[in-house]
Amino acid sequence: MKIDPIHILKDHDLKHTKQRVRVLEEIAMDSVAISQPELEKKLGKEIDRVTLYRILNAYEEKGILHKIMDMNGTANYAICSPSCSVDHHHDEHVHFNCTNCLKIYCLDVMIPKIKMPAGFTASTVNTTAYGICEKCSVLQSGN
Amino acid sequence: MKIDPIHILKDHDLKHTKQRVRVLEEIAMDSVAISQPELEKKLGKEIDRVTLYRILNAYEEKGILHKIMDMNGTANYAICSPSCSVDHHHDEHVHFNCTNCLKIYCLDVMIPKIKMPAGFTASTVNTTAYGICEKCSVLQSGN
DNA sequence: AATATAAATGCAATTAGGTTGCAAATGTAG
DNA sequence: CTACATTTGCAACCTAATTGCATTTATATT
Repeated sequence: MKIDPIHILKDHDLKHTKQRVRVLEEIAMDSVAISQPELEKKLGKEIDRVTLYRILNAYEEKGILHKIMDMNGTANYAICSPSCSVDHHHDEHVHFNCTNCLKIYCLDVMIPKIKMPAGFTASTVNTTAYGICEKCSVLQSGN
Repeated sequence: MKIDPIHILKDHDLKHTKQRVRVLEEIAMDSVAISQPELEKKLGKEIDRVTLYRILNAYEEKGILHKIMDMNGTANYAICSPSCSVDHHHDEHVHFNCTNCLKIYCLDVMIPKIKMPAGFTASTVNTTAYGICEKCSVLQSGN
């Protein structure tokens, strides 16, 4: 998946600034989701903390990123699929949160349909599996 | 479901203190999960903030409560089913997080089995549906 | 290219959630 | 009823996140 920050910004009516481009580049670099603290560590010299928060919020609202909370309540961000929009996030895939390295993966597994009890109307469903990821599993088995 | 705090504490090798009993009582009062901030508001005069955190952590570890993170990364707590233990939490039901009143419900709906990609081993799976709950739905329709 | 203007940024200060260390208070086994 | 381990409360601290405001920057228009 090729990422073109400038195009993405234009498509979502966001001004093209170097901070915004940097954030998108950084998040697009890795296939796994990246946490706010990690982003801050990487971009802290170039971008102010507050600006980073504001950019991430803007991206989430516009449907550019989706936000995944890990078990500690830390925000993690990943690039949305192209079909996401302001109105609806289509990140209806399962997330995998490694309890060892803490990385969050977007799996290519759809969330099964869930039937809601009478009276409850779900607009989004979120599924996160916790366990040991591919990489950590290899490392632990002493390979 | 009848809750007997004193019994629960004994069963889990926790000393019987009035703070611990109060926390259990408060959480058992409502059928929906209660957030840390709410608990603090209700019990803040009787119990120190730090003590509350420690009690909640102890309860989670012992399998008395399970912790559910909402979309803002706030911790919410609900009483576990009797089969929960230190080793394994059996809260494998779907949670419903109302985006209006922010309450979290434990639904009587099991989480479907999810097949993991090769290399990924899941020990727990968490599913949360976001939308409008029973009560808020009634209120909004002007009943 | 110059400029007006609306939006984005950086900074300082603040709020809130959560943790740590330690002395005093409390529960419980003998 | 005593001794001891545990729990509690307090003060201090850390990190995540937010707000208000002055300054800077992007861009549409001339």
